[in-house]
Amino acid sequence: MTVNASAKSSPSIRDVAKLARVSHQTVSRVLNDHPYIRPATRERVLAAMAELNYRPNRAARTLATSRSHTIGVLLTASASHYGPASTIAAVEEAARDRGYSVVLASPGRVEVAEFSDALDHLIREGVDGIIAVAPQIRAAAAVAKLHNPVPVVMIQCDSGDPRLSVDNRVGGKLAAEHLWRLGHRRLAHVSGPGDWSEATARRHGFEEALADVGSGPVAIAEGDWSAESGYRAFEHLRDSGCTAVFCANDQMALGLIHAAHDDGRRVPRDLSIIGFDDTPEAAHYLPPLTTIRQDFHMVGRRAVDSLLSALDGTPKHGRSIHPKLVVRDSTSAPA
Amino acid sequence: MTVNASAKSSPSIRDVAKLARVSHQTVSRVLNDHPYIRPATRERVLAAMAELNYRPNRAARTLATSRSHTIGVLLTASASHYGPASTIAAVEEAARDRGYSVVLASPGRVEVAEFSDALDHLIREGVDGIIAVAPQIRAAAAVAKLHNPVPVVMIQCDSGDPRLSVDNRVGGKLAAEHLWRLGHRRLAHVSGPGDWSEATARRHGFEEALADVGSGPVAIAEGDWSAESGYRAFEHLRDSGCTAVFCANDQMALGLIHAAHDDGRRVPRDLSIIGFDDTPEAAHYLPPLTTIRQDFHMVGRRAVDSLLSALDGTPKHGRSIHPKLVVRDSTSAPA
DNA sequence: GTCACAAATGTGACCGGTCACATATGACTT
DNA sequence: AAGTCATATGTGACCGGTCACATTTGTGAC
Repeated sequence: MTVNASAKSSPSIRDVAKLARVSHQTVSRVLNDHPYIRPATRERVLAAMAELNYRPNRAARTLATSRSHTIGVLLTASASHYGPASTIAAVEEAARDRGYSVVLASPGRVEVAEFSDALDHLIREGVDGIIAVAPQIRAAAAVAKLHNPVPVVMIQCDSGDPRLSVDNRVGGKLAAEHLWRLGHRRLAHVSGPGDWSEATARRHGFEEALADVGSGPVAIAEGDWSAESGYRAFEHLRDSGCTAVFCANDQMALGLIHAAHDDGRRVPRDLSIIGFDDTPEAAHYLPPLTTIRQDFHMVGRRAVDSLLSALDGTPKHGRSIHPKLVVRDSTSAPA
Repeated sequence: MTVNASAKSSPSIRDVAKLARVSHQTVSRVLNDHPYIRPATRERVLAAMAELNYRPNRAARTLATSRSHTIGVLLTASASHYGPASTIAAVEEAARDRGYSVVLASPGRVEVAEFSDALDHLIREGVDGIIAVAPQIRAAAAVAKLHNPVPVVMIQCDSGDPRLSVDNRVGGKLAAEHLWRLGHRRLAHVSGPGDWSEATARRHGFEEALADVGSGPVAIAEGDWSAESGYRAFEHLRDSGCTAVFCANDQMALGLIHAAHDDGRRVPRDLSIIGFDDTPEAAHYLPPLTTIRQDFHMVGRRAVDSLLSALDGTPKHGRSIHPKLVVRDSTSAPA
């Protein structure tokens, strides 16, 4: 008397084969949509699968094919920032559509060591490819240096591939042009951290646009993306005589508005402020924030496309993603 | 003439064994810190591993042990909300510390079908356990109904386990008590969506605290967590004669402040407003927001603890997580 | 009738670990 | 010297898929 196999762990391809009275290989073929299966046979196999509640074992397939159908996402400490969070949601969705799973790794701090640990973790995990949300220049460099056994796509780091990142330079330009057109001539900037490529791209775009009209920023303060740092940045701008400020993200703009307010200046009457990102809250700041909108969701989808096509060897093309100016009440003509 | 194995794919445990002149099993023992390995032997094996740049193959181990050392995280559409985003970062960190990987699945919409798809995806993936960030009551019910072959821990859904969720009821109480103590007697509430358990818990805590002093809310409006919905909620409160409002999260509080301002009311002079969460931006709203702080990070760590101990069969205990009142400028005594 | 060839299915090895079990070595009794 | 036991290592099967190859069946051409 043998113990019923189904009483033990989950059924295997052989159990299904036995029930459908075919060979295990035929079951495998049904599983993989191979041609040359008689419809009647396929039916029998499918029925057997259903009856046994069969679920293919990913590990076994991975072992045999050495393709895990898994992509790793490397996420820096900024996980709770609005941008990255919405990007990875898009990544997961796009990946699952294509039959891929997403495994996560988030290095605690922005240290090269932590970074390579996290990468290593993903590679050990057997991912087929990696999407690195590596907005810090150092981080991107670290990733690029480690020569990885799998393809790596870097996003939010102005990686050179214009499809994979909102064009931050253009965004900076839009901000400068908007303020200039309103009549402002003394413009300041609160930038993101110097080692974030998005921050430098936004800044450069801003400076270039000013240079084009023969001007330049009267002051630049560096923040760390947080509202708190935007608040503190005001110190550095107070005596610059600026009438308008471009903040590299919405949170810092919020902090700056707060500081300006504490200093007795009204926005936009005494000081125009423009942000970047267009977070869902920006429309409800006081005053509602003029900002540059970017499409994080698109970035995530594009990243998956790009990675999977690198895996399949079928290169894909697409246009770069342009940010958009959204005018609200925090900017106006100077008094 | 045989092709050098190293030229092909990555080295296996047998390659290491050959180089170290031991059996493959000995290598396996070194890998798993088994006792009864002579130090000299261990050295030789480790050296061989280093030389070959050996990396254990997770799929093979998973296949042999039927433990994937992977936990799935089920994340609802709310991924870009501040809370969930910081929670999963904590989950990943805690999991990696324990040698587990995290795979993600985020159902696009809050539909039972999408939910069970996502769960199924994770189970197929071979996860050892699942952490479901399932704040919607419907979602939680859906997860609970599907009888899963692996343990599932639900967080942010007041699952009954007080260790795994900030005590939202207490948070609601704190808000009510703060406003009452300031002298407010006509209190309103902007709640989260009715089918989120956190929303109802906050609301109930608020109502209970008022009932304790023989009162009750003069108006309740339901929002969807967004600042936009907070703005719209003002409509429903305008004529209630309320002097203070408890908003179920900071974003809605922001929207409400905006609406109040548009209606010519000053905060807190004409209307006190208190939020919930203490997002990093809340301190920089105008006025800076009084709110209830909760520790998302802790929730994430606890969830992993709880899941892994369920897997190991070693139950863990811990105190429930209490939220904290943070007083800023958006609340004051009524005029 | 048989040969050729496509369609449909079966056979056993293999991926890279772990498991259960067998075996070899040394130290310590008796 | 033989027996016992802990220590240290080796052997081959196995997990559940896929792969390369072999085999059987059906169909039309000659």
